[in-house]
Amino acid sequence: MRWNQHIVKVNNKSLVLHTIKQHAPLSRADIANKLGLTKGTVSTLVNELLEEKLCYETGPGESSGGRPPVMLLFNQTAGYSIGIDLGVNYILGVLTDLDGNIIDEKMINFNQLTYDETLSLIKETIHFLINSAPKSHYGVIGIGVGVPGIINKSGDILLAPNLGWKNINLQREIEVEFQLPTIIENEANAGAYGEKCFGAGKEIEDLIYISAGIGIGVGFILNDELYRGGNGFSGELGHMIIEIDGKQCSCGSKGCWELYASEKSILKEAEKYIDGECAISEKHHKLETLIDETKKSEHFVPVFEQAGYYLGIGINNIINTFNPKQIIIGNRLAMAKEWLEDPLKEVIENYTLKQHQTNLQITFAELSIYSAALGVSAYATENFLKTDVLKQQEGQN
Amino acid sequence: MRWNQHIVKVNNKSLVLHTIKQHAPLSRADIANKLGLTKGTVSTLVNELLEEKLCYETGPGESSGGRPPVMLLFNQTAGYSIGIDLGVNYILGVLTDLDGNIIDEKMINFNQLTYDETLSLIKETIHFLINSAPKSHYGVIGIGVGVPGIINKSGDILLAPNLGWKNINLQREIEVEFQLPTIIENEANAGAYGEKCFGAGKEIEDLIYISAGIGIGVGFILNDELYRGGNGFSGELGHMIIEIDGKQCSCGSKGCWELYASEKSILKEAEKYIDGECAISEKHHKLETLIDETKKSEHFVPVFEQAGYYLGIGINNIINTFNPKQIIIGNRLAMAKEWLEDPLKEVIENYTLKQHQTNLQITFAELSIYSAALGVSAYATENFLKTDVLKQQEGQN
DNA sequence: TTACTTTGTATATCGGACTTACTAAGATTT
DNA sequence: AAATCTTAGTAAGTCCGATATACAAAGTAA
Repeated sequence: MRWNQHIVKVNNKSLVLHTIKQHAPLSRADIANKLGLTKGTVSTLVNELLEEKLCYETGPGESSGGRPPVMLLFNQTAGYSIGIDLGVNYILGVLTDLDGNIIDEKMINFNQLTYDETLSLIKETIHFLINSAPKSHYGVIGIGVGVPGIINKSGDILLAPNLGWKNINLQREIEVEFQLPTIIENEANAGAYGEKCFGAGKEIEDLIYISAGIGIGVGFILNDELYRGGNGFSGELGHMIIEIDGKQCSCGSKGCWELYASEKSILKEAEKYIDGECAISEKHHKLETLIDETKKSEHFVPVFEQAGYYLGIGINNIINTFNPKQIIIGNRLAMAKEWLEDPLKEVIENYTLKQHQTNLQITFAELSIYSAALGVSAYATENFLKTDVLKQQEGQN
Repeated sequence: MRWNQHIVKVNNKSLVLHTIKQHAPLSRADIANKLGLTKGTVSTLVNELLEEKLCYETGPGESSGGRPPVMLLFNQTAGYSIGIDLGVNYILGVLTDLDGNIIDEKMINFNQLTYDETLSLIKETIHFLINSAPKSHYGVIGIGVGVPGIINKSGDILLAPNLGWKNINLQREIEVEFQLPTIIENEANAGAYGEKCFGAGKEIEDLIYISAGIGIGVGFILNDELYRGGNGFSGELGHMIIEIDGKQCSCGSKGCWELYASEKSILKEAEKYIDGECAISEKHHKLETLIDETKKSEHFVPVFEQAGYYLGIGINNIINTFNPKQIIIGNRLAMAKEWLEDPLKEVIENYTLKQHQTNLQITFAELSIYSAALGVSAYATENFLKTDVLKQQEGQN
């Protein structure tokens, strides 16, 4: 709201820290140059960051004709962050350093659990990861959880249909247990943030992440920031109508996108293709086995190609709406990239406005199954760095 | 990028000015309270604004038990702004004061003009409005133009299909002629901004404006700011596919929304309804006559109701994507609110995710045909106030 | 009349970026 | 090898704008 010197300092300090984090190794002079601050200002801010152990000096760098610079590095082991990706039938937990490098991870598969059972599995995962964290100045600095559902701004899970959850405050539950700042985020948003920070979307301002799993969710990064809708949730794009009077959806509507282009729809279509010649049957209910099978014989290729086509239809609509620089297709369907990619791109080429196709990249997730977990972990880290800088500041006043 | 006291001052001054603009009449003490600044700081900033003629003191206000306050008012007649809405077959120009009140206006209808002819009509309109501006301290402070097409960040019109324009730098053309800062903006964005500032969308953070005319465009206000896509344009949502393998569109795609729910589609459908009983024929090619006719007899009501249904389908997709607080339907189809509203809202009620329906308002444009013109005019004003405050500041250093 | 409130200004203080001058430590030139 | 030039980083003082404090102005309440 209002502005004063305090805000100036906090922001400049944050700028300096992020510059070190992104462009390390570099000298104080480099920072001053890059940000337009004076050498003196940078010096005092860097010295504070040194005291706070958020960066450290390494040996002298190469001289460029004068006194050699003292190079600075971001101290990514000043603390560790935990990211949990809660899927419909799995929990993936990662422990990362402040730079997002995975230190340890834990994957649990399950089927049809109650809320209490799921919650205790989550807690178990977090306990495991906390115990595996190396000694560090700040220890574990926060927890992020990605959930396939609608989350509001205060961290309540309003609805997670595929989990069967409704109005649950997972954040408080975890914060009470572990006494650590916790962030709950929609899984598609988390994936978008993950790819933005570490994956296919580095240095892109506007990107859109399509989380194609059991359902379809979409995460938006607009102007380098995660977009959230009016009530604090958006991107339930799986229920975009792509065919008037189409198939009946469980959401009450008809012709929803995710009835044509999700994991669910692929498994359903695959059943139709099972005939005498093919020896497999019930186990198609797993996407993984279907993919394995398709790598051996081409029997199910048309199923994937059709899904790719419908994915393209929905993505066309998204491009015409947002005109993003990049579209990233992630979550479980990214495993079938091999057969989805060509039909999908064909649809875009034929249907999408030509103006929107210039400078547009369509890629599959680089982080594979880690997009969401790394995303929430990075989110927790970001939150720590922001509030930490602030706290130090308040302490001095 | 970097932060310093200068930025602090500029921003605080801008905050004070906007507070006066919005909440006038109010005292220095009120401003200090509202913004959290000290009385002293507000005093100096207000005194500068007084010197710059951007606000002025009026008589004493009512005492609340102590010394009576000196009330401040925004000086909306310190200058005037021009907004031009360029349609496919009309030009609407408005001259407004700094508060967006219309002082004078000019409407020109035409049919199928070349670019040069259109340009000279635009210039004529602007000349007329400049001449009709009252004497003021700053005079005419800027020009805004809304165009039905794709605009990039530097004001080039990349494509305006319904005008038949391509790669045109209208901004330079106007700036050279009038020596005034000029802004070119997409017509749907302009409408969104207009409704946000003066119409149905006041004090709403996230709103979406549907410009339903010959085609369909969409403007987004997200977090109180106009959203623009990666290449500087977005919202060509008329070409969202709502029916797979649907009608062939001139854009090369099939099943595009605007084939089902635009002015064009309504006029086409209406032709089918012309039979022996009905005495009208060719003149249906004007939406206005069709509406007049429908007010008399119910003959064409089903045509509008069908369009309302399809409008609803597309709007459903938009809501599921953005979860906005408000949807505003504007441009020419807003004239047919009477018959569109019910079928449209029925679709939303039946199809849209329930979570997204809470706190959602769907309304028709309050400013009727003025949305876009007022929007760009306000945009030009906003631009002036920002740069003016900056300039004054730089002058002092 | 006296005490109390609220508005707005004046003055001094404080914090943080900026300016300028300096030291440090190497490269380049003579 | 000595002198000069370059670049990195520090130190002291200045400047600017918000803040804190005191106070004058102009009313109300008792």
